[in-house]
Amino acid sequence: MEFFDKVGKSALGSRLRLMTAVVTDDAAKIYELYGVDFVPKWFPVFYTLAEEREITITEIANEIGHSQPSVSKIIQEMIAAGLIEESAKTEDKRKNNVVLTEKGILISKKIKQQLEDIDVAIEGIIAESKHNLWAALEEWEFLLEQKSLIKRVSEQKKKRESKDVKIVDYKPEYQEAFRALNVEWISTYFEMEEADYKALDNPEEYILKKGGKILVALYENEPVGVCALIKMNNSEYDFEMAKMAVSPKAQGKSIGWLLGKAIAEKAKELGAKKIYLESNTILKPAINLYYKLGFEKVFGLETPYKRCNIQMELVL
Amino acid sequence: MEFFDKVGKSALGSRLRLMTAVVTDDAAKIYELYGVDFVPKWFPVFYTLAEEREITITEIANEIGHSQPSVSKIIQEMIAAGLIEESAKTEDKRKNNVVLTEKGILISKKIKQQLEDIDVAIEGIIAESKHNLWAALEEWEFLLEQKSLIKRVSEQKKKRESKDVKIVDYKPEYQEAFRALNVEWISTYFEMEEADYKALDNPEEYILKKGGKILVALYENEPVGVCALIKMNNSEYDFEMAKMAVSPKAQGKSIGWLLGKAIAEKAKELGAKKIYLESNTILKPAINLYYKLGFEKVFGLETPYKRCNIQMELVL
DNA sequence: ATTAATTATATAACTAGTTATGCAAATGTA
DNA sequence: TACATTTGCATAACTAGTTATATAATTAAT
Repeated sequence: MEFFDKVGKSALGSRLRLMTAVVTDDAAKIYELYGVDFVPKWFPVFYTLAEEREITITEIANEIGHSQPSVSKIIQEMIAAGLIEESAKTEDKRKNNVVLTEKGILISKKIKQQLEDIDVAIEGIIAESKHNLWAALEEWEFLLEQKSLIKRVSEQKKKRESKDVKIVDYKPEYQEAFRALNVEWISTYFEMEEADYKALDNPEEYILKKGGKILVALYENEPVGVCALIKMNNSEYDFEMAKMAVSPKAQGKSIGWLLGKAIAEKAKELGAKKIYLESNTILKPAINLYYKLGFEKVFGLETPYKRCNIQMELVL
Repeated sequence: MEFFDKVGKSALGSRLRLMTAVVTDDAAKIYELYGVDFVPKWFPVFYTLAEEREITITEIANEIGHSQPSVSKIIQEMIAAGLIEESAKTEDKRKNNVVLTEKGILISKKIKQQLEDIDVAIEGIIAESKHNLWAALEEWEFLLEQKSLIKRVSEQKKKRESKDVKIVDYKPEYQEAFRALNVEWISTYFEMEEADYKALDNPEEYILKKGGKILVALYENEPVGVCALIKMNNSEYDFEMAKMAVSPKAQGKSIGWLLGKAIAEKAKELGAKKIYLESNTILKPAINLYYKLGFEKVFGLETPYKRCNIQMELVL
């Protein structure tokens, strides 16, 4: 299939589907070849029954990796075909235990040789090929169990996008974004306070002129995240990290992390030994981020903000 | 999936189906993650259109390995979603050429980054694993194209069963089978003749006592094939191979081949240089077998049989 | 120039699975 | 002991494909 060479690995699903169709189509013909009156889709259920003697529908479904309704339907078909029967002698009346009939046992014997032939044929293909499909499927089952494809793709997305994020110094043109991004989250969770308006309306005067810093995260040249380093007086800390905000539209790009790291770096450059922050525990993702950045809880400082119920510090 | 360890390679179809489901389920989530309003099953069609600019439904189906009705339905859905449109400017009015709309082109650009991320994620899994699933699928596509699974299984069946066939010397207890197997095919295609009755009713006298041989093929201890080596007098040949018959129930076990080989071997043992046979060209499988055994056409000998329209010899 | 065969597509009916849901039996809990 | 929750199964409705078939347009053949 030339198509797959062009399209790349993202068509893996399609490629698998086609191979599945090729293999299962031939499976039907194989039963015919051996003169067995049997439908391929019955096989996993039938095999389990032949092994286990007596088992419930839900147990079968779990064993073979089908949904319960799928097994339910297959069981009904096989009962109609006379291969299995309900065994009734269970106490739990919800359960529908099934066993092979005489005819079923006969077919299971008849089928044995066929399965061996198929096994040999497939082993033959594996021997002819450089890459072992059977072993590869086993490995993939394990690896995707460990970490699903969607998880892996989303990690790759994050990694790539965070490369496209630039952290730059504040410029007057970013004042609007600095204000809007902060107002957005503050007014969602709390109420805007006096101290907020001062800093957000006039960052030059209230933050920069006092010796603080503001960093802006740009994605595709748009400001999508901001964070300030505010000079503290009469305190064991030189700076407070505050007014961190990331646009919800730009989530999943590790922008908070990148801003936090950059702010800590900047504080170090400015000679700080420790930085301080205030937050609220209802902001769970934020608190998580602070822990990841290395902040730890502290107690007892005074704060002008009502919304503060947790205080943290980062030793640089 | 423990099930697959127990059940063996014959469950390859089931295993493939499960892996396909795992991968395609995540594919849907991936489109969601990237905020693209897109159904995974559209992808192969969409990709082809994005590459080829303008192409008919049947061409797409062939390219991506789907059936034409499948593509037909997908096209309809994508038209409804506004991603593609009919391009009308074809002369052949049967054809329904389709192209991407503006919106489609936009999405194709949007999707590009996503495909790259998936590619990287899958490459990551491949790098983590010892057995390359992608490469294995490619190899299997090639190998099954060369020789299908059903062909391989049927060859294995034949091989195994021919091992269970024993070629033994004639004993009086096989007279009935010798007669019945021959009467079956002769009376199906021709009419029994005088010479047939003589040899079949009294093989001891008409074949063995005159220095001929009869071999019997046993499968599960039942006589399922017979073949005679008849002494010829006043001829360049020492023996004629005749009365070869195989039960239709025992077909596909190479019994004709095994009998023919054994008869030739026996003739050699008896000092013959060439053996001769008579047949009729309407018996195509038989003629094919004779060629495979090394017989070649000859002309001009006299024969007592009306049904003979081809004569052959094998140089030993 | 007809007629027959082929081609391109659409539609219907089927297949082998899925998820969602409802019901009855069994189990847990106050 | 009564009520809520959980479990096991069946059924309905859906999905992503298939094969079979009908129809119209085109091409080939007499």
